[in-house]
Amino acid sequence: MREVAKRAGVSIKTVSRIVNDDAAVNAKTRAAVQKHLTHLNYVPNQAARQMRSGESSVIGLMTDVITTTPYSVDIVRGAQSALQGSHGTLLIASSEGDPEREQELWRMFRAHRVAGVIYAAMFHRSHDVGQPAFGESIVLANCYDVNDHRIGIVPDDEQGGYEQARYLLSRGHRRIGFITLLEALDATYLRRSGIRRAFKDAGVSYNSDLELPGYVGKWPTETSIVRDAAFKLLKYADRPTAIICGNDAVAMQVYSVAAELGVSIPQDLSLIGFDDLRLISETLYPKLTTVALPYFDIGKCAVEMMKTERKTGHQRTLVACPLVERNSCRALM
Amino acid sequence: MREVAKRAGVSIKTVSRIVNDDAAVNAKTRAAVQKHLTHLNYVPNQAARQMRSGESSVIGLMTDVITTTPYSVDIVRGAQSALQGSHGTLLIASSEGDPEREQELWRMFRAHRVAGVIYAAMFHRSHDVGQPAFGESIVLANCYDVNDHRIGIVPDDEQGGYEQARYLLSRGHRRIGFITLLEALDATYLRRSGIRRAFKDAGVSYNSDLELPGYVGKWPTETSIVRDAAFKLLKYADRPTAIICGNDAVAMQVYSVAAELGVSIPQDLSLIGFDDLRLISETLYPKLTTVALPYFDIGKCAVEMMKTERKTGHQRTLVACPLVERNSCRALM
DNA sequence: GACCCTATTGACAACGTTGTCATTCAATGA
DNA sequence: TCATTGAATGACAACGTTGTCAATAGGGTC
Repeated sequence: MREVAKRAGVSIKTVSRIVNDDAAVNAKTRAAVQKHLTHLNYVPNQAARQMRSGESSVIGLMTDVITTTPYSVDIVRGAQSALQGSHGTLLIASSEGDPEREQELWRMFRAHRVAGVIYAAMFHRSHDVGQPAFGESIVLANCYDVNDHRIGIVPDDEQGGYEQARYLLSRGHRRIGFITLLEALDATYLRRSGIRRAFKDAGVSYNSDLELPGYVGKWPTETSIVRDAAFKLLKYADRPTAIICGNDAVAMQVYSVAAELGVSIPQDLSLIGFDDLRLISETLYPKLTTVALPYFDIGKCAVEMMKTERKTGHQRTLVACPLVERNSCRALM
Repeated sequence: MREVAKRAGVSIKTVSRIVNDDAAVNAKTRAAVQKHLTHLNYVPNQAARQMRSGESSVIGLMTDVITTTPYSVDIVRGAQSALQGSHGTLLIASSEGDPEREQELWRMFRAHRVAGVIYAAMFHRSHDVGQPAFGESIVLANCYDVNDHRIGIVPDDEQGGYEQARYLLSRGHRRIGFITLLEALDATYLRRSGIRRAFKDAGVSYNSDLELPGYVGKWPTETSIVRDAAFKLLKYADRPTAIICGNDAVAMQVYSVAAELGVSIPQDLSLIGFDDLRLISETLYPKLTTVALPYFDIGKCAVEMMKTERKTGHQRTLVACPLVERNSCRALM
């Protein structure tokens, strides 16, 4: 900047004004300085700016073990997209589930004086942020504060479950199986509630004999018994015409069992998943109709909440889980 | 810091010395100041530090459309793990494949005076970084410079292909099918080379009639013909005893075809994949033996190369693709 | 001609940190 | 006793930017 000022024969401040589209600057001066700016390829120093203004354009993003559910990175993409244009950026780091490291990261974020922090979880759960001596705003993504003392953006699993059941019911299915996820997960509980509500709304009685657990044990060492459940359901004399799968991975396993038993999808059996992991839902044949986890929107929403926040009450914000229609469900007519 | 100095009754500089474990400071003074440091929860301002020293502890990470192959986020994790301890962090942003936005990001990285930039691609390919007027070091991850004028860290697909074939050959398979990926991809070419080399090394002649394309068209609008290929291979009178799959998604589709035809894995047919997308490889039944793409190591290596670089020649660094043995291959005895 | 107004520009300080150099003080050796 | 050393500490500048306020000049009004 100094260099530019020197070459253009103006003061450093005038250059600053031009860089910031500030106040009134003579058009001729502006043009002259501009030329040198582009010629020297000047880029303002964020560190200096921030020091001067005390404000930062950087938002911290802390994740836990994000790798487990691969598509949760979409939270990051969503956050980025919300930052577009506002020239903001993301400083990201992963705690890998280690509380000590998490403390370290809070310090790190403070050291960078980030404008706020988003804590993103890999699956819908509660989280205790604690009191990280951090003045800026904290928004939880894909998780919520144990005491709801902070803003949490979470998928509306209840509505998603409702969607699953409603879709099948509306297409004439009445005998509907359900293979659940691990009992301890929030998603399991919420989705089930949604499903039951859909049955009630449709005036169809819910047959809980057709609801089987897909996983047993304790997270994260649970074992899958999806195949057993699938075999059981598909071997009933009065076989269900459709199965609601706890998620896409469950659906994938049911596909395979169905193929082994010569049950064809969707002719003999309709399946609906949850999560919309494209890797699965678009690779299976036929492609899987499923309910999507709105990771992208969660990330986007988290950033937006951070911008607007201002302590507008500390509740959870639910993001809808849209149905993605593909080819695994048949209408019974 | 000023506040701490005031409270401890020392100069600002002394506090600085203590924070940086600098030179000689009287033990008593140190203890006294320390107390105030922790009490006020002091964290040094990175922006100021950086401005003073001109050095930054932040590395930029630019990705293209990272969402498509979900596990490529492991590059980010790897990069982070290499940064551990050195209190470095990642400033990340995604170009979403838009060259204009990419330019913008280079500016942004310059504005933050990052110590270097890692450009990470979602799949193994060449990339033209151009001349982004960026003084610091640039390392390509999962891609390489068109002219090899920059350091590129890429998976050793050739060796991975070799591994796939070697494994099956060593277990007695001789009649081995191969369903390839889209012809235009580097991975396709390299893996095929590796496979052929393995056959040669084993003294087995390579039967190219058993090699079928799994995809046709032009990326990224290709269409999958994996099922056709699988049906064809499995209906041969002299059916192959094993199939090498271009990647795990291909394997997944072959599983389903096999189930439909009553061909059981691994009794009647051995399958080996590529990529090790856990979502697939660990969910399929039986679990898929495959060759892993070392995303994590690529990210880690990229950061390490950046630290050591010093223009040690601009070639590609290959990272090995390890075999992950599970249950989809049978030994013929 | 004295006055004011506006448009344009520049001087200076400050943000929080650390490198450089100077200062103080006590202990050591001659 | 006095010069010399070394340990401990502080004053000050500088990094690149921008907010504040002052300065300059040209143009118009009375």
